[in-house]
Amino acid sequence: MLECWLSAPIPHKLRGLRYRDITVLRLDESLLSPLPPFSTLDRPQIKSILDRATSRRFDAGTAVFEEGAPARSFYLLLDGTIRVVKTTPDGEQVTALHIPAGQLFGIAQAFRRDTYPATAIAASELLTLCWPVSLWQSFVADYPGFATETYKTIGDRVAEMNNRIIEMSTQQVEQRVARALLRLVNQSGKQTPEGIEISFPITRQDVSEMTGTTLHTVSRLLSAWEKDGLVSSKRKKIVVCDPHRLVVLGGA
Amino acid sequence: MLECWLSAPIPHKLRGLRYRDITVLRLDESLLSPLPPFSTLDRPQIKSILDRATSRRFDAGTAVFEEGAPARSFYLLLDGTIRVVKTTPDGEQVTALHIPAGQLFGIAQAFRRDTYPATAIAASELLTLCWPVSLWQSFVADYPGFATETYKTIGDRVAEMNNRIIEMSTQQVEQRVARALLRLVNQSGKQTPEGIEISFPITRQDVSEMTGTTLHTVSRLLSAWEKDGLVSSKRKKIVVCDPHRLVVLGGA
DNA sequence: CGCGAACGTTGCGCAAGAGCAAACTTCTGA
DNA sequence: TCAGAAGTTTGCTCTTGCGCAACGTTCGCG
Repeated sequence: MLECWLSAPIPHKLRGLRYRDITVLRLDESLLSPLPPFSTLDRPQIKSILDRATSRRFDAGTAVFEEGAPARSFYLLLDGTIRVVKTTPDGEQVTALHIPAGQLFGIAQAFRRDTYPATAIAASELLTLCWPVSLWQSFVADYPGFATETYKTIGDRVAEMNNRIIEMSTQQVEQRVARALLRLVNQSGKQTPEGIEISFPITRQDVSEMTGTTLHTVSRLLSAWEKDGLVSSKRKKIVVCDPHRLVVLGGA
Repeated sequence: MLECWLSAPIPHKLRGLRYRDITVLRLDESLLSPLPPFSTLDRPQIKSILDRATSRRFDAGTAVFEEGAPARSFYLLLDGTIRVVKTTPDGEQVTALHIPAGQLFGIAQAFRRDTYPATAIAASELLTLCWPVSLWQSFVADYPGFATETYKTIGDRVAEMNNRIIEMSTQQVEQRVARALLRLVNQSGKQTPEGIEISFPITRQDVSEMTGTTLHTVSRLLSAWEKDGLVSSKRKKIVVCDPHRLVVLGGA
């Protein structure tokens, strides 16, 4: 799985291991250097950052942190996918965002917040690095480019939220679901013989929470699309077979 | 109008003037010092910031800048209200946000963007200060607290966008419109004998673009609410008479 | 003062999609 | 291996609120 985001080679001894087997993860500087927030730094700087990090893994479905909890740490997602979720007062869940491997998350500090604005759920098994918030200021101050790259990432996320708002305001359910699937395969799609597969387990319910609809409607849409050969889906798995026609469906 | 946001007294010679009458606006340091981005600065620092600013006014309905245009300046809204609008490929407009007087806007630099992500329309007559983007880095570097306060503001806006997404996903049109009105009166409400009035001209169409519905539906809702004594509306003007009952309508 | 444009209101019919219900399938763990 | 949990499918009904259309009202300008 590490191959997905890593351009640098993986240390041989990690290959094929499940993360649960790893007790002490020996992290190499080459893990971080290709990632945007650290790409401008030299090796001693990355070493110093790594030395202060702790690595943690999370089972699929568990929460890394909860909405409203005091923000004590910020994280780098080494592998897996995060689902950023908000819960309404009456218990409904809304998925705000998906975060792919290689990005920082839980960075409430960037907005000078002392609590997390949303819950981060592991959509699949996760491997993260984790630093105490107290280090944020020194990262920003000491590492040129760290702040810049971080705010670029945030800018992308804000743009994505903006798109969500526009879609919800102007598009039909069918178009929204089509676009949501396309966004997912773009962000974390894996090429397979049948098409591009969403690389983490995802249910109809999950898709409905991303698009502001019901699991029933999503199910009906996917069934129809499957009949048309647009997608192919199993339990908790969606493969987009014909991205182009899906773009047409989702397009204006 | 300046009274709305200014705690410091207004220079006598400005009082009662329409901005169009002002050719050279004599700006005083006390104008900026109560505003968050500048609140931590001393007077010489503020003077230096003011000296590099140009002041501009805009008629209601005109665009300060357009979505996608190169971000050459960033702005401070001295008076008036900005409507942040996105236009879809097929010409529909969606209002992403309203910005009240006293805030920075057009700050694409904060996300290292070189184009504006949305169009800024003057919802009412505007008075702004304006700096070239080239000064952004030096403001951030030279003035402690400037970046902090700016990112706090952005954090608030992101939180508001988040709320929009949640509302659009989970709430009925009636609740969304109720909440939109409440947000507007909280942000820029003016106390009047009948209730709290939205302090800038706003049409049914505007409200529909904020809530992802049609002007017809908004009109029907406002008519019904007017019959119930919840609101009172004229052409381009909405007064909330019973905020509490509106909260109940909008609340889960 | 009168015309036209912009803004607002209201009635009617219809379609999208939510809600409900029931059955089916796949997976998991004891 | 089997029971129950979790996920999915599908049919039916019913409401919301959109689209359309027509008309009314207010404003600004010549």
